[in-house]
Amino acid sequence: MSIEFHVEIRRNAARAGRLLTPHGEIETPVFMPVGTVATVKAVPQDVLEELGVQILLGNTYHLYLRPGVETVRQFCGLHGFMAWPRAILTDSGGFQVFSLNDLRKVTDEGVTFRSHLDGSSHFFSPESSIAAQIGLGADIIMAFDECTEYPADRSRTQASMELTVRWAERSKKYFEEHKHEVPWKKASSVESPVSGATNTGNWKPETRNCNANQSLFGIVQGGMDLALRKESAERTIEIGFPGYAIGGLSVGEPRERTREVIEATLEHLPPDKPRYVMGVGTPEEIVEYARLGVDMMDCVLPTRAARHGLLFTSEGRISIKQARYAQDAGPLDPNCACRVCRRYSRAYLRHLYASNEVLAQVLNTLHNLSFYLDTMRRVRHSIRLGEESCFF
RNA sequence: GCACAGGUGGGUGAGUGGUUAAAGCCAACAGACUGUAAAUCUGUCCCUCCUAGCGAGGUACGAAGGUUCGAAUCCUUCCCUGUGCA
Repeated sequence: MSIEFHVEIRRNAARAGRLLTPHGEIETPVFMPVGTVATVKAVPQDVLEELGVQILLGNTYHLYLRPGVETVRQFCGLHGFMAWPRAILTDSGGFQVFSLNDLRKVTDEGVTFRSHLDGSSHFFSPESSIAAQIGLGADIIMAFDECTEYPADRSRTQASMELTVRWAERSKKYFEEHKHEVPWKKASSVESPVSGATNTGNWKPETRNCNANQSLFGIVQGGMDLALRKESAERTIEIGFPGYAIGGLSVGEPRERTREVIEATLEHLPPDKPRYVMGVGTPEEIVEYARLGVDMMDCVLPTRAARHGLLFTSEGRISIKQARYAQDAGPLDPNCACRVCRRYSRAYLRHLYASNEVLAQVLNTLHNLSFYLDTMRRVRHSIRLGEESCFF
């Protein structure tokens, strides 16, 4: 068994449930912070735990380039390498097919990338992506897909969707043949994963269930075309995965389209499997998508925006760099109980930002992540208690 | 007092006779950011006016004069700053 997913409460289209992974239990709907290169930028892992992060993301493409899959494997995978005991999900590198537009070439076989680090050439295929993801050892790994650009005409969207379906089949096939190679299992039979070093300092990863496997999720594409989304969902389900993602969104389309596509696509996904919308969204959007029945979401927005001085609060958005906050003694968000809002003034946060201090990034990110996690906590609470609230 | 070297827009600092209201950088101000090529990127940044435009005026490269069709750029005098010598 890899993961277990139980929908416990339904409220209209929304669901609250539990996702059991080899590295702990996740309450859904869940927001997953993005830690592309094995770090949620500016936040140490122990603080992430205190904030209540249940699962975070890593990126196969970035970690493959640096430090390299072999290095991570020697640490029993990402959990050991980055000293993170809870669940991890790795993206396949499919998104880089989209975002590294000028540095790649796509064929049916796979994608040739030019490294953004040093310009060197690398080839990614469904097989190599899954091989890398097995080496990285995340609890949930993603099929190698092509994130269709926006706008794209119907024939282009269809071709792209079909490529993703073919890649999904290959991803699954490779995964089934190699999933036993996940580094946790080797670790249980070997005394020390790295000669002369027992993992990472004093920290030891705990694999809750050493017999468990990773889980491979499929990804639905199809651009903004609802019929293609339906077809993509059906064909992906036919291949069979323990969870399904909706990809190819937030690529420049109007927000209303994003919502439409999510709502329409969810209808075609199995009700008893986790549904993951990749790469969304704003605080308002993640609430809305949870209401539609999405179980998992991830987004760089809270962390990136924080580093750029944009903070999400219960009263809207604050650009902490603005001169108007220079003398503001109040907390960032009077309704937020996070450690930043409890302790520091807006004037201080603005000063840190203006001074280009690293603490600005730390505190801003802490707040935004707290805000997102709190928002999701309240969403779960609303679903479970059936309370009338601002969310439901 | 003498000899050099200099004085440019909020700061630095290019430009040394003609697309120069004056590069670049910094500061300031505003905006963007959604499976992270992102501590990034974009815009504004002398004043006034409007039909808001590679728009119209005005003012501006220490000061005042001068040369020239045309000067931040050349000449004269003065003021100021730095260094050296007395």
